[in-house]
Amino acid sequence: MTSRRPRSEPGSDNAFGAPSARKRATINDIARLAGVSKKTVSRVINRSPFVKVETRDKVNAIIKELGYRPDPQARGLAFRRSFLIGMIYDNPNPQYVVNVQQGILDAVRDSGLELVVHPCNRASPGFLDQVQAFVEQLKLFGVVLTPSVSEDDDLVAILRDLDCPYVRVASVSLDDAERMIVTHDAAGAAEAARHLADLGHRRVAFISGLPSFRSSHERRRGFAEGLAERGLELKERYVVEGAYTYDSGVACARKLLAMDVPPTAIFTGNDEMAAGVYTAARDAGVSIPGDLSVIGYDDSPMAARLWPPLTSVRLPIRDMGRFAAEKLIVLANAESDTSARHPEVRPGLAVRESTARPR
Amino acid sequence: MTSRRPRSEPGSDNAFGAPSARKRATINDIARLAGVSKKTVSRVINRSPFVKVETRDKVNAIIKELGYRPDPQARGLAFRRSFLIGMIYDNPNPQYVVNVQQGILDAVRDSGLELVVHPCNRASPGFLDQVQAFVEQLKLFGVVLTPSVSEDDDLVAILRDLDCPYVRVASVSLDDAERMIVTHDAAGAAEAARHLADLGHRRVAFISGLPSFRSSHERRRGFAEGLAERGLELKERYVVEGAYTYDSGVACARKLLAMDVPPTAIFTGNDEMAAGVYTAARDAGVSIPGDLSVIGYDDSPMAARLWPPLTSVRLPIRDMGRFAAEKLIVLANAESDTSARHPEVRPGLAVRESTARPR
DNA sequence: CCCAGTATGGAAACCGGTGTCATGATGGGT
DNA sequence: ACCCATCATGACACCGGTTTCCATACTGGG
Repeated sequence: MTSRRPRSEPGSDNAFGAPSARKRATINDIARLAGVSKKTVSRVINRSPFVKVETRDKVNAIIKELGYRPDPQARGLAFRRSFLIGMIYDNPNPQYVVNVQQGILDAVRDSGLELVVHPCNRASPGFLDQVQAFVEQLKLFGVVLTPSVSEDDDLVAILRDLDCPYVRVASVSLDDAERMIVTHDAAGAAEAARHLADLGHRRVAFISGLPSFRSSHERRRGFAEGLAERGLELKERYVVEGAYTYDSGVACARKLLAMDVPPTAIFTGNDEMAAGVYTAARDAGVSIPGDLSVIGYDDSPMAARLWPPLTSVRLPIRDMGRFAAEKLIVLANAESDTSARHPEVRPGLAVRESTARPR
Repeated sequence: MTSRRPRSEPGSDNAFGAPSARKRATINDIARLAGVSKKTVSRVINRSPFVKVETRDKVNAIIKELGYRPDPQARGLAFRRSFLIGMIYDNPNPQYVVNVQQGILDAVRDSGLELVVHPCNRASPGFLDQVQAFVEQLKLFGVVLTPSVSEDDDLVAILRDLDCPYVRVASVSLDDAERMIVTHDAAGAAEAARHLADLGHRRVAFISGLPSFRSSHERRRGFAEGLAERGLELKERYVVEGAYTYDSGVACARKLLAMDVPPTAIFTGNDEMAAGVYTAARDAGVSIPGDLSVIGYDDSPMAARLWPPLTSVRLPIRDMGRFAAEKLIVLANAESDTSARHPEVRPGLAVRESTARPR
């Protein structure tokens, strides 16, 4: 033996193993059994109106009998488009991510669409190239973007360029209405503000998230507006910049609690930072809600487990995912049905025991 | 944002008489420009050894120059298999799900494989049919199963039948070693047991998860074994059956704390139930860790935010996902490389302030 | 220098669908 | 009765890859 190489080219000189054995019915089988051409079967599958009812029923009967389902890959190849929805996210909140995924899948149930996930990091080099490769390679049916990538205009420009339908989930409208799921963060923050004002708080503080997140500004703005509605003002000295992390929540709360005239209530940009406020308050001997009321944002599972249970702004995250996918389907089908419902996402306040009247 | 990419602008000079900037290059373009047949290009792509080095380099140069990437749909159609990995899960813990997803994607980075997620509900009618349709329809490259679906032998039988490679993540080995990521829940629970025993606890209790979850039994077994190592016994009366939920944690802890001789330490099947223990303890005026030590399982993000911070068994979840995908690739490629590393998942204990010596 | 044997490359079929266009059947208007 | 618009259907090329099968170039031994 001079060489270990087989003398003739083996069947699978590819990198991946052998395919499976059993055969599923194809469109040709259906056509043959129904006594029509494959094109007609294709028409039936795609609900073309140019098929006689009689023919359609016959074909459908055979399809049902054989349990035939068209091959998405072959269909996609011919359509120059896949039946995959991409979810691109960089949100560090697992609960958020999983619920949006669930919502998207709620919307596409039985439609033959599936969900491909693509976590990413906006700060990493080559981020845009990777996302472009992802979308272009898979010829995605459409893409759902969640914060904060949903705020990235360069990314959106790429999607436009690729002619890939997309829907953005964001705190405020950044695009055409049919491409947006707006979470109205300002409204949620305003509700928190009114709740505190109505309890009688006058000195209220805000711990913001990272300024690179649109939501940070929206929540601050809404909070200030909600206070203004009640004749109160969000004082500059009571606004501290956090980073959406627990540690930053601790640090910011320390600063606030160490002031000569500390606030009697703190609203934080998310629940993680609110948990940080709890820790700082405990360390400073400040009791919640006796000495300090706290409101978070997200109503994460943790909120109800903290002590005292945390009042927090709640979002219908799963619904948001569902709405996003529904809009995506409308976009991808180029349905110009402007009568389509435009369900609005409205944040609400989950009131728990971390808020009370000030002493 | 950061980098502006040189995507072919309308006016930019195109080195070649490149078709429209829109169209992506196909294998035919590569073949033509390289002066070879498409089959040769195909060989290069699939790393066939039957190509002259010279030819291969030339083809690769053109591929690189045009930024050509083969179309997964067309390739999949010919291969009778897609390049999608499915993740099937019914785990309600978002952190778990997201981290496994991340881990899988860590493993397939740059391999051209993508991840399709499929949450499901084992209790719903048609569950098996839906999963089968999912796998069969997409001709999945492979599937990763996490608890508790990973414990479903009917599901596994279907995957076998479909010749779909799969890897199961589970608390204990249920299959061939090359198809399993074992999380050794018993070992994690044993570590919790030893920790409590070493602190001096004698009356220790266990709140189990649902008996339909394998992990419930494993954690109980391991806990008992860990205690036995220290000459202690897990008394039947100190074992209560919960349901992996916060509410069940509260209820079970109430029962335990109301006993004539209550335990001085409680180990729970997950962190959610541990949070329930906190609530019950607070209601009963029992202080943690003064009167009661508590250990959870999962080390969820919440664990460190509770007060006192919860000692919990930690799993390298993201690594588990990565290992699973790596094994899947080995399986799918039918690599009989038995020398492949078999990294073991070992749970560890994140010791925090919820555990202390008993009074 | 001839020939067998092995590398290497190519034409054509194929994977399972869809698009384009032609054709036959139908039916209303004049 | 005839014409043309419309409906219903099919033949065939095509999407972008891989595989089958064969032709050719190259190699070394006798």
